Amino acid sequence: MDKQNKYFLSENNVPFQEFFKFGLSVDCVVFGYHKGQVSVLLVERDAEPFKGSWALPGDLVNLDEDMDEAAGSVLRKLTGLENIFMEQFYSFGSVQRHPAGRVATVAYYSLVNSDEYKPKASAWTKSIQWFDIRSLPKLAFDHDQILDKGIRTLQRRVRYRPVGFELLPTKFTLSELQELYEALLNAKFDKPNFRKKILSMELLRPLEEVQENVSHRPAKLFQFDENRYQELRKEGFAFDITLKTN
Amino acid sequence: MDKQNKYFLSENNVPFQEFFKFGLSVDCVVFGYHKGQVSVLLVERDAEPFKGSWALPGDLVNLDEDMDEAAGSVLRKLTGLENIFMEQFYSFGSVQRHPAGRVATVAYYSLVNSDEYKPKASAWTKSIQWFDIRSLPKLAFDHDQILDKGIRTLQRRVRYRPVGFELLPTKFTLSELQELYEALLNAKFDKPNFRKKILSMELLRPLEEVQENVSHRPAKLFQFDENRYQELRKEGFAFDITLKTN
DNA sequence: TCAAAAGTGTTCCGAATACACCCATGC
DNA sequence: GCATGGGTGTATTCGGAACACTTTTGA
Repeated sequence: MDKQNKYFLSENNVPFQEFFKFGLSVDCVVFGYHKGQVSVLLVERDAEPFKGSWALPGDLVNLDEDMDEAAGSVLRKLTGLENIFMEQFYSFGSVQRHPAGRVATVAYYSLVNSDEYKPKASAWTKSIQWFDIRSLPKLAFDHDQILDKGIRTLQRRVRYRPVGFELLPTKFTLSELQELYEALLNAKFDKPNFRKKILSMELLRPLEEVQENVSHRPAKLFQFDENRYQELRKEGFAFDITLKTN
Repeated sequence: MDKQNKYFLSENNVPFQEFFKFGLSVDCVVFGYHKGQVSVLLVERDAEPFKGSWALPGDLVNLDEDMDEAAGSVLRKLTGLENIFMEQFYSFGSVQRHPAGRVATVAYYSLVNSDEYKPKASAWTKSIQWFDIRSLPKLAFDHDQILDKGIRTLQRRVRYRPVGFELLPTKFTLSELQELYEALLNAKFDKPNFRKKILSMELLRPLEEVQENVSHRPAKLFQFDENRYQELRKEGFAFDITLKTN
């Protein structure tokens, strides 16, 4: 205590240990996308408090664990997902946000191509499920607020950074890309203009392959070119798909 | 403990209390602006660790204090500033970022019209001082990293939200505004084009007043119209001052 | 041949750029 | 008058918007 007290000489005479009584958690807004629908992965809690309620996947951080690391662990343990795009977006720290004590939480969002991924419950979750972001249940804690902020953050970032591609399979058609943006931003774009805009950036590598088993002219497949993006960024290029919505 | 254990049934069998051993702090990047110079307020620490080093103003959060509230308090206690624009931007939580124990920190930035404000040291700070953001000292803890992220965040946000005005006096000339943006973004703009762009948004209310005691044609004074901005926002207007840099 | 979606081209319009020029003030 | 910044006008360019059109496939 003496050793510690010399570290924090704050005005108020609160003993040092009083400060080290916070819980720290990470919560994750996992976005998925499939055929025009943007969804979010929620878990059904099998523990108090809010047992039986839906909540964002999240957990307390261990003392010997970096925060970013913890975020990855949560995802792996609660959803089985690994090596997924993840980014911190906001932290929530009001006094009464957790009934069991003072817990601050750092929120991350991650992007998954939900096509193949079939979630499965684990540990202290009764079940786990995708929810369309247009019809969400009431959530535990302040997770409604966190999720809301997560959605807004994604909608903003997706316009200025090429993160949307994380929600698609590696190979995709331009129409699929357009549908994705329309779903994310809840808008409609003009097809020719969308194509021109996205192609003019020269971030998509056209493949030799085309769609198969479609009863119409098969579409060319494209792939996002990460290297190209990094190059352009160095030259001051700014990704931007602001287009007029119909 | 029994009561508490039912709240967190996580996979690992770490006792519940082990999770409530975090310190939580807030750190604040206070931006100031004066005559073409963007600066940041730093304090010289008068306590271990890093006694004598420059650091961002920050402090541990009290258990009964909301995080946002704490951010405001820090500013008031360490700098005397009150009712200042403040926004959270990122959190830092690696295990070893604080030598005294596990402390996660939530970073805020705030914007001050530094013209009149003369900082004065207080509490556990030896001194407090403005530093031009182009020549910064090495900082304590991971504050270099926090400050760097703060600067980048401001540079991004200032282009898409009318926050820059917080750095100017209530009444300002268009040239002053342009200089501010040029300093923030480290760029040069074409004067006629800058004016047209900013005036076309109709966010500035022209006043009847003009500059005084200048040995050239006196400039008109303007004022940012917050109400007008809120109106426009509802109609879908997006603030944007992306201009070609000369 | 028809439906369905892929994919292209062209005109129009507005906003950003580049740049020349005029205006008001103090000294 | 002239230096100094304030302030304006305009031709040009470029990119987004609107919209009509052609192409390729399966059935």
